[in-house]
Amino acid sequence: MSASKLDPIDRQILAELQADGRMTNVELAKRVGISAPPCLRRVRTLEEAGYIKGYHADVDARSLGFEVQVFAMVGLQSQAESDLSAFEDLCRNWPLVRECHMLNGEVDFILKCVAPDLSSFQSFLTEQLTSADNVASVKTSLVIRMAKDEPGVPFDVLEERLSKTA
Amino acid sequence: MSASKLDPIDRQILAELQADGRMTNVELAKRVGISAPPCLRRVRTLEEAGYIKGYHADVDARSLGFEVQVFAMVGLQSQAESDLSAFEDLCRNWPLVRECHMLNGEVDFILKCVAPDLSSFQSFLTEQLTSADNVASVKTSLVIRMAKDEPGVPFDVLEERLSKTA
DNA sequence: CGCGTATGCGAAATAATATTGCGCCTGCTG
DNA sequence: CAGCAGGCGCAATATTATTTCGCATACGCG
Repeated sequence: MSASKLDPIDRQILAELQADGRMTNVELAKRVGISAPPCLRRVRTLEEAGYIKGYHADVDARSLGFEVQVFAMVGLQSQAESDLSAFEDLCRNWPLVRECHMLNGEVDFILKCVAPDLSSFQSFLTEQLTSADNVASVKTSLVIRMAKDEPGVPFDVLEERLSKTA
Repeated sequence: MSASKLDPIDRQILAELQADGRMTNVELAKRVGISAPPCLRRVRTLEEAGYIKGYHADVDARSLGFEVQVFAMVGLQSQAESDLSAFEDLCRNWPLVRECHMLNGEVDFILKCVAPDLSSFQSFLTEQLTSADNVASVKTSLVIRMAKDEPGVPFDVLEERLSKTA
């Protein structure tokens, strides 16, 4: 389950599909320098091995009326494992919460949330999040603007790293 | 440029492609209840109108040796627009920084970073981020575990909203 | 060395999908 | 109620995906 199991062609496939997930297999094969059938086999293998977890269209939230994005820092009263996972379950069921990460340090969780407008976020915040069981403190920050948003892996860093090892 | 320009079929297309960006057009057409050609036309239109910004394979960072994910809260000395965008340019050029959001409140920016291991993140932190021009303070939090990670738009919320308006 | 064996490639054939062209229906609008 | 615009589906064609096969290379082992 490590990058070392992959050859340069596999890594290039991952990089290309990360950049354009709808690329046709023939185009992909052309770019990585092999013919279509083995290319498709490699893609399937990468999918099955879990290197590729899925494919998603990147939908513009703002166009759809989700004008507001907020980060929420959440502290809990109890950090017992059962309480942590109870909170995580809550997050999974809140559609406005898109990401939930458990952190070290003072804050227990950071949530990335979206909402149509401020008032609907406010009501989520007060009626759901702050008043949820075991939640001790919530600090929120509105996203003013998004300067960079490139989910995924920096393949240039990866290649650099591997070339040093070799 | 609003959700109201879209009919229910368009929104369902967006939802389906957000869930599975590699779905074939015939499968998509079947799901949304129209035939393939108009379905494809709608997808193209949605792409050109910017509702769909792109397609990406979701690559598993951990499998590729990026074990560490960190949120960094950055405060700057000057919040003049030129200084803000200078910092954003820096972030865009740092491959370990995957997201950079400008916030309201005390902290100016939040960065989502990845790294192969703690020590390489530490060297990035000390040699690049903390020592960058105009950076006043950096507080970092390691991600212990990721409970939810569903980038995109909650279409169930959207539909609920639209049904109330109608 | 020399022989299986495994792995991965590519060519060719076939199946599925994407894409184009076109005529039909529907709902306005004058 | 004719004419027009928009959107659909059908049918034909072009691309692409997928399977099947045979060949080459590399490796382990007698």
